[in-house]
Amino acid sequence: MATDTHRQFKDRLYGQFARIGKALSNPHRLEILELLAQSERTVDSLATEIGLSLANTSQHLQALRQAALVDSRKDGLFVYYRLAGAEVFELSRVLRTVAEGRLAEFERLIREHFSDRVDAEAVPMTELLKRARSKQVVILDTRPASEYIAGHIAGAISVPVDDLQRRLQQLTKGKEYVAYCRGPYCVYADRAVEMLRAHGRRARRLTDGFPEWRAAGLPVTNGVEPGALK
Amino acid sequence: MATDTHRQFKDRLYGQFARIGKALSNPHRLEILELLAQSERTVDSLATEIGLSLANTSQHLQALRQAALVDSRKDGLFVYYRLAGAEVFELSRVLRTVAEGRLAEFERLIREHFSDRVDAEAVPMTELLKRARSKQVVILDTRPASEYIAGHIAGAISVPVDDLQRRLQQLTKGKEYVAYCRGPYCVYADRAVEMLRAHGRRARRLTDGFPEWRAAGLPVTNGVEPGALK
DNA sequence: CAAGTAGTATATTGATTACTTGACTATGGC
DNA sequence: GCCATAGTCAAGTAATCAATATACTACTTG
Repeated sequence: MATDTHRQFKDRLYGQFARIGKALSNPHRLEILELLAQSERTVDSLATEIGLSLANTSQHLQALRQAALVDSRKDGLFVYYRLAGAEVFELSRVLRTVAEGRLAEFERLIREHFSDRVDAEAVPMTELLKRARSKQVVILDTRPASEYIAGHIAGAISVPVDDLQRRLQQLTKGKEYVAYCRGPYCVYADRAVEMLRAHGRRARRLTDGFPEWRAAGLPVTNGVEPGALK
Repeated sequence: MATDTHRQFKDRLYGQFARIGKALSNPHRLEILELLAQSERTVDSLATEIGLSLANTSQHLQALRQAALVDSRKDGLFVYYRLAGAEVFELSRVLRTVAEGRLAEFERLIREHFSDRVDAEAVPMTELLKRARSKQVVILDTRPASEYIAGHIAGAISVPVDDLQRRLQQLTKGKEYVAYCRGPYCVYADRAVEMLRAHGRRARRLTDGFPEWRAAGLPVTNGVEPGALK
């Protein structure tokens, strides 16, 4: 009967959609996707950063690959995984937006953890873009250097948050600093702002992170900036 | 140690995101979301349409509510569920887009099932919008009447695909017909176009469905159109 | 080619999920 | 107040999932 065929088709159709949903149903896999939105990474470096075993990380990556959300390339001993496309970041961003807007518990968690973050002071992307040409504004990329090299906001200099302390004297007091990192819930930029202010610098964080900036089609660069500090 | 606190925060953060992902990880729940994108519905009507038991459907709806993707209201004996917001449709649409773009198997399934659908002939929303003012173009809503009443493309008339046969003579040959339904993978519009053409009418389907039209901010109406056919 | 490292495959464990069944609650009609 | 209907709840079962441990492959380096 025709309705049977139709049901069968629908089951297969939604079964395909659910493959994507299943890939998004695990916290660790979502964290992996956020890390891969910064730059491609090896299995081992993902495992270390997230705090999972190598085997477990590899399995999660297989799951993501079966949902076609990530691709990989092999280079010598290492297997580098990357997001399969810009839509994949878009997907995880929309998921995040829904969580932000709808989950009361999420709201509470954020308020609790970022009680000291003055959100009103965060710089939106549009504002930074306008003021980026000013020589007074210095954009700081507080992520690990490898992520900076893989891609960063045009004109930003790399100051991984762990190096900030010993590089403070290079960041003179006359300037105004805007720090960014991996995304709105990444704490690197918050820590950097805190440290800079403690040493008398004017500093604010960018509301969003690098992936959001790139997704908005704003200017990005990769490699090392010509005039970068060392 | 500080890193422990940080790990704990991240686990809770991604745990929250994963609540949304988990809700999207089941084919039946995705089908429910698509139906609710058309109009609010009772548990029973969802169960019947999808072919699940009442209890099972109720449980899926609980799962969706815990992820804050749906809301409900009680009216007499009936409990009506609806999408919790426009972002929820946006989410399921992006998920669909990713599946379309990335899953080879999905591609195959669609080609197999819609082998006869001439995609080149489907009308994009922009084109329909432009031509909608012409008295020559008649827009047909082929979904069940209740969904039409809950909201439809401005100016469309309700012709549920099951009623089309007996209402054919009301649809004169001189006009040009554009049929739409629930979305790009809904077959109602295809069936309507097929039937109309078999009876000598000029007919094409809209590429997308009503939820996409509404999400694009294009003109919609609810209730019954003033000049509608009966 | 031996040794070491990065990553994958497989088996096993306990936890979670989907679904069924039957009991239960809430509402409205008679 | 009694019955029927819509929906939820709770318990049980089979299937799936996440994680571990262990064995294995692939590649590099000496």
